[in-house]
Amino acid sequence: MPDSFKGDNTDAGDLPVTDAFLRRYIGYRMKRAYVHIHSNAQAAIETFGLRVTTSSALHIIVENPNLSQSQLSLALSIERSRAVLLVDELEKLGLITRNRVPQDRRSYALRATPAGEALLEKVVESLIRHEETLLAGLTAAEKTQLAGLLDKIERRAIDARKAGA
Amino acid sequence: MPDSFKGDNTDAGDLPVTDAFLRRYIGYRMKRAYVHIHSNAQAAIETFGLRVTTSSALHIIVENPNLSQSQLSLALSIERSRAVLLVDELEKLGLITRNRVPQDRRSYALRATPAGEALLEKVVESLIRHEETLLAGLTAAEKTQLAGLLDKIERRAIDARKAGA
DNA sequence: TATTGTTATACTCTATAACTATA
DNA sequence: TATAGTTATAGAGTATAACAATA
Repeated sequence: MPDSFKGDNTDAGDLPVTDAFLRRYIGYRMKRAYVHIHSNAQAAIETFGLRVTTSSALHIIVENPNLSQSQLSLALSIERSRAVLLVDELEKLGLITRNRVPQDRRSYALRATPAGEALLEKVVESLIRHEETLLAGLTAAEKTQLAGLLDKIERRAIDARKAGA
Repeated sequence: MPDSFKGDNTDAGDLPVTDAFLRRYIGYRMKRAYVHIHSNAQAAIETFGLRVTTSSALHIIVENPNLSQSQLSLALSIERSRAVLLVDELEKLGLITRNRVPQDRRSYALRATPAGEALLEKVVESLIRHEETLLAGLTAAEKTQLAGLLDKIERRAIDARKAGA
């Protein structure tokens, strides 16, 4: 525990409340930044009747035509049971289709419909614009730096988990 | 939509599934990095019978003795109704106490017990060690940079919301 | 036996509204 | 009337286990 402890402040009534202890963790700062990034993206996406999660699934399906639900789960690091619901939703919206695979009748080949591809185009445009606005305080170099640092954290975490397992 | 579209891949069967479309968003990369940071912190904290959220509340309460539940909510950017449950949990564990305030009998003054302060010391130590390990791939300069960029994003988002409201 | 998709359950976090007791 | 705390409810995300169909 740091020795910057305040004494027993019996009258903290309306003193400003600080979070310096928590600011020592990068994770805390990332959570606080991410909350804003997420709600910013959510706002952009819900204009089109989707949420961040369903939009992400649509991104992956458009990019990887004929992938299976298991592959979708892996790509998004979600459970297969969760993928079922996301695919259900996108299918009901007419944005993707589930297609039986003759070679392996257990799995589906997921494909976006023309409507799905068209909608994704609009979503992408809106998302990029929204993120550019939100991150307008960062230079291009800073954004590249940030992306690189985040990737490095993710890669190292994955490697560490593999080594541990 | 980028023109890097793949053709109709009728046999995507076991091709690697990519997420390049999503990697264009800093938010996506941040989410992926944060998932690991969060579970790393969770693992450190649950050794002591807490979760990330309750641990955060304990941090704030130890740092700001006699704060109210409303102040706690503000500090953590959570709803007051959520703070009730976190405080309930910490109180049941004997880590903090709710104390009536004579000047305003509506509110409580939250204070950590000696047990709460002692436990937080151990939690902090473990959290710092865990985060250092997870972020061992980053130099000290990179960590400082990352923290600064995250703060900048948060501050700008808050300012933008204020300006918009 | 193992895998794909599915259903069901439970837990956490979030968001909202309504209520009480105080002010 | 406004605020502090509380209760209740609903939605979203996550984690887990079990099951049917297929491999």
